[in-house]
Amino acid sequence: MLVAVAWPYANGLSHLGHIAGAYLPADIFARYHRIAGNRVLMVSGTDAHGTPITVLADQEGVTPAVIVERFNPRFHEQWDRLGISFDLFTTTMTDNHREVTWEILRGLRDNGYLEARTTDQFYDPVAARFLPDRYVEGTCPNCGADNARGDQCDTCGKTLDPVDLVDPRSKLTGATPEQRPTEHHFILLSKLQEDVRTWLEGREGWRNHVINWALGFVKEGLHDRAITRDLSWGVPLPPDAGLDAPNDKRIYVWFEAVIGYLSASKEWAQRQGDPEAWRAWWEDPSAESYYFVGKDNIPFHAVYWPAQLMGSGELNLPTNVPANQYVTFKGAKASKSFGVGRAALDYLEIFEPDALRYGLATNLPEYNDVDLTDEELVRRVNDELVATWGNLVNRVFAMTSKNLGGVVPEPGTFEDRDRELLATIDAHLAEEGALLEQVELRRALKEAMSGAQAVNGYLNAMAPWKTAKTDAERTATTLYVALQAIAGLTTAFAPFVPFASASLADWFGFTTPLEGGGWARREVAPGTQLGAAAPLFAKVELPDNPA
RNA sequence: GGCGGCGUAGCUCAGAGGUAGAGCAAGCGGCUCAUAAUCGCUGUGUCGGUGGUUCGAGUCCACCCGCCGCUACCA
Repeated sequence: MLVAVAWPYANGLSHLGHIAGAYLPADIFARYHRIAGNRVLMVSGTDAHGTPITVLADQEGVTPAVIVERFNPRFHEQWDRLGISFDLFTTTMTDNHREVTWEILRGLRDNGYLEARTTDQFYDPVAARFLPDRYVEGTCPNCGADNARGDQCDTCGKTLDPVDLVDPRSKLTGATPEQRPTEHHFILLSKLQEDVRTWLEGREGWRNHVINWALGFVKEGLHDRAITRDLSWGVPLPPDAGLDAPNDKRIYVWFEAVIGYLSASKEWAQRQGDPEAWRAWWEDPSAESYYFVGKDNIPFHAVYWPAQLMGSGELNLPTNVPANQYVTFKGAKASKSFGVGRAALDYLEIFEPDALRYGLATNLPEYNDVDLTDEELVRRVNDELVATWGNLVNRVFAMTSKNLGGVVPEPGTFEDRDRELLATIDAHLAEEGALLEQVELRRALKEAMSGAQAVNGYLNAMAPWKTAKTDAERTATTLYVALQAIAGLTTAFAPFVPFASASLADWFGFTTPLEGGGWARREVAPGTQLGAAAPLFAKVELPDNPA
């Protein structure tokens, strides 16, 4: 089970939208499969070569590598604190990534899917370099605005080709750019188009917006696309590239970044001391791969990356690309809200990690854009997570402590209601597991919460605080059953709120980890001394007057 | 402009041809073990609009309105 997660640019940490859109769903999915006993490899890293990094580096007067090296440790801290459990989070700046990129490139070339072509590109004679489209400005041929960029006019929104600009000028120096011929490798997507289309048409279980968009895109016809460009920052060309002036060119970031999933898998294998271990995820036909990305990334993961894989060799194609829509924040518009431009880590000053994860998980943008407010996050945490699940654990542990000295009792004879509750928990677990496999994470979480409600209902019906005065065996049986139910829900909640489930597993005295333990209710043996329980989650209070 | 997604209860969302659903919020009641927690009951809707197909349409078709995204050298 390969869990591939979109590569963030190395120029800043993640906002809640990124977390909810990709990292949290990927982590929930990965944690589920680890518990279920599947071999999971969850990888990502920072994208070192995107334009935003060079922009930031230029602003600070440092090299792009400095930016990447600054942010990568901070990403690691961010994942640790949020409980995002990567097996490897690397960067695209490694020697390994360069080698793997070259392998893919050579595979495409050897199979006849690569071609060198010469095109005219704008060149800044003062800066002595070729200009990316967005470094060219000029008058829009469509609406006449004089500040159009080479790739798009912000005034009228039209997509442009820089050569169509009237009075073009270089954004770097203001010089009038001239067109010069330059030679680049193109990937012949036109030759791969029918294979990609056939493959896409055979996909099952993909989200509507993903498969429809990808198929529509391919049916319009794929254009051959340059995979190199005239830049000094990026993955260099292989020595056998066969282009003129190879030292002035780099591999295009769109082509190289997605290869990171493969290079990260290989890097992970090397670090494990078993350099061939990556093959289990990329060559075994029974291995599955899921790519967690935002909807803006659909073309690169559902169309181009499969084309690159098909054209270069025999590696596994994506099993699914469960792309999410976007999360937006009403708070971002209302300046008083806590949500204004805050990074995910800022939220951890107010929310414990599990609480933030829960609030986001109940609002994942799986099918629609979701507009969140801080109040909605707080409501989810306080009214659902704390009130229903956290309080359930606390009330049962407290009763067990008070009446039974904190020891799991020997149950008496089961009644129907006892059997029914445990059957209900098992059913919710099974349904949740099925939903998790389909990447229906919101609905899966609802199953877990329904389980907690069922236990609360059971307790109200059995009223162990009353029977404690009259019937010790009945009380023991009720608490025994409730504890077994909670043990089952510990697993059910584990992918979503891993910190709390780890605490619970500890309180129950589980001797083996939840991971690999199987997606099932675990029995807690009578006589077990329970750990001292404290409330699992604290209620959240928004600051009255956030800065 | 073209393409795709979405528009269902106050809020967040399920439902995809056969008497409109869940959670939260609201109202009423029960309980008092528990983090003023919990459990039960109740109400709630021109299912974005218009027209059509059908015995029957949130559900299929056409057109329209609104929001979001993509439109190919940022990934």
